Amino acid sequence: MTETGPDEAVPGESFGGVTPDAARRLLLAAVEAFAERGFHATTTRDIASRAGMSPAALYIHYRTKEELLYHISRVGHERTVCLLTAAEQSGHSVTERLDGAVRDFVRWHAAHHTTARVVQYELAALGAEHYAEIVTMRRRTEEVLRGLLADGVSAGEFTVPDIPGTAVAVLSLCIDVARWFRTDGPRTPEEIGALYAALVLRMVGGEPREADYQ
Amino acid sequence: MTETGPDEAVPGESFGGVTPDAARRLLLAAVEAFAERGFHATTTRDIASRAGMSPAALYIHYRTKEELLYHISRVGHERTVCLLTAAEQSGHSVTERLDGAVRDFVRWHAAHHTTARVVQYELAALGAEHYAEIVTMRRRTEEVLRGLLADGVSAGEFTVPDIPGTAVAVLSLCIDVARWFRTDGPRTPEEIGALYAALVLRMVGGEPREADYQ
DNA sequence: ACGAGTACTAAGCGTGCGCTCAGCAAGCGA
DNA sequence: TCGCTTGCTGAGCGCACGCTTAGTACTCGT
Repeated sequence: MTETGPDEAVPGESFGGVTPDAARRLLLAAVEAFAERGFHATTTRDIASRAGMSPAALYIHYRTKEELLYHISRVGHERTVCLLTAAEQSGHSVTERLDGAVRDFVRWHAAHHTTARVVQYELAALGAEHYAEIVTMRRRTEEVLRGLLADGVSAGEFTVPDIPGTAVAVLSLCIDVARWFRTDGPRTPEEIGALYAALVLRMVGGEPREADYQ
Repeated sequence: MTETGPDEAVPGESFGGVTPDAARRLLLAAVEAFAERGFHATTTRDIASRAGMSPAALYIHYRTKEELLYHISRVGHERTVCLLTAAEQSGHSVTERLDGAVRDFVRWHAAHHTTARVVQYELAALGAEHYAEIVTMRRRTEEVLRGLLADGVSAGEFTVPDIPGTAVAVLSLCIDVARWFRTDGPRTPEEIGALYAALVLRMVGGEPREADYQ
């Protein structure tokens, strides 16, 4: 489990299972290029040359440039939904569950900020059908968070007058980490995860564990 | 002052001073198109036809497509810096100043979400020189917010262990409103401004005015 | 040894892009 | 009345894009 290193040392962690090797290399090259320039400003020639191949090689493994984006988006969304549901189903108090959810979610967005940037900010370039599928997964993400907030209110641990609005705000906060995070910045993904978990617990009127929030 | 209406009723409010008329129409058309599809997916033909003109007309008023984006970005950033500094210099308590700053900033990003989306999320498409200029204005925004947090801590009204980190988080929260806000959604820009102001006051360990936080 | 299948490349097709240019109609001072 | 300026259009240049096609080297079962 090297996924929490200070750098994006294992950028393909989520794509490790993709075969054949050339298909994975193309996927990683696309992530890099899309994150750097955006989908529409990236050329298929750029992706192929980053993967050390000719432009035509791309079309052996993927039918279109959009399909590459779709694969990246799907794997990324599966990963984030997975992170959140895991935190939701861990057996501690609601405060600890929300703390863990935000911490892991933010840490992933920082550690894999290149992938996360594509996953979170290039949605609009998807085709209509793929877009609809991804939006469904995003709704699931929001539902998990709303459920956590509602549980916290029921348990008397949180005070949240507007649960849907607060859920959107919390997701905004966490997702946006992918936009501004730089590997050479002053904070590690762990530190940002801890900071954001504390901030979110304050937002929901919980009791932050001040030990973590120096 | 109709800028706070429920819809983006005055989308060109910030561009009202632009002359001649055709230049303003092109600017508004570009805002619409960039917000909808993104800079790179927008064609100059699209912009021109939205403004009711031929493609060549664009180049009478602007030297390149990028210059259109630069104008939009500049005016938008000037407006947001202006909003923040106005709130910073109002004469009330730090709590009220931060409350007002977040409220106005968020309200603008919701009410003018089309412009704000371009201003906040299409930066990467700017040329190197224009980009550098805009980044300077964004640094100013961050400084104002950091100043407010520091003042609040000095005055004993806030508890903020990590001022730079919290400032980034607050800005993320507010800016991201432009990404998800829909005019036909359940909330008005005022309501979102009030909700976010309350959430931010909680984040900084202040005393939210619960009357506003319904 | 050899034919089939796989993974790839060199070359390039057709399209639509950003942008240009010659020309025209309207407004206007002299 | 005339020539100059302003604001615009129709046509289109040159280029780079997404993607295709024909062909090649290599692997492998038999």
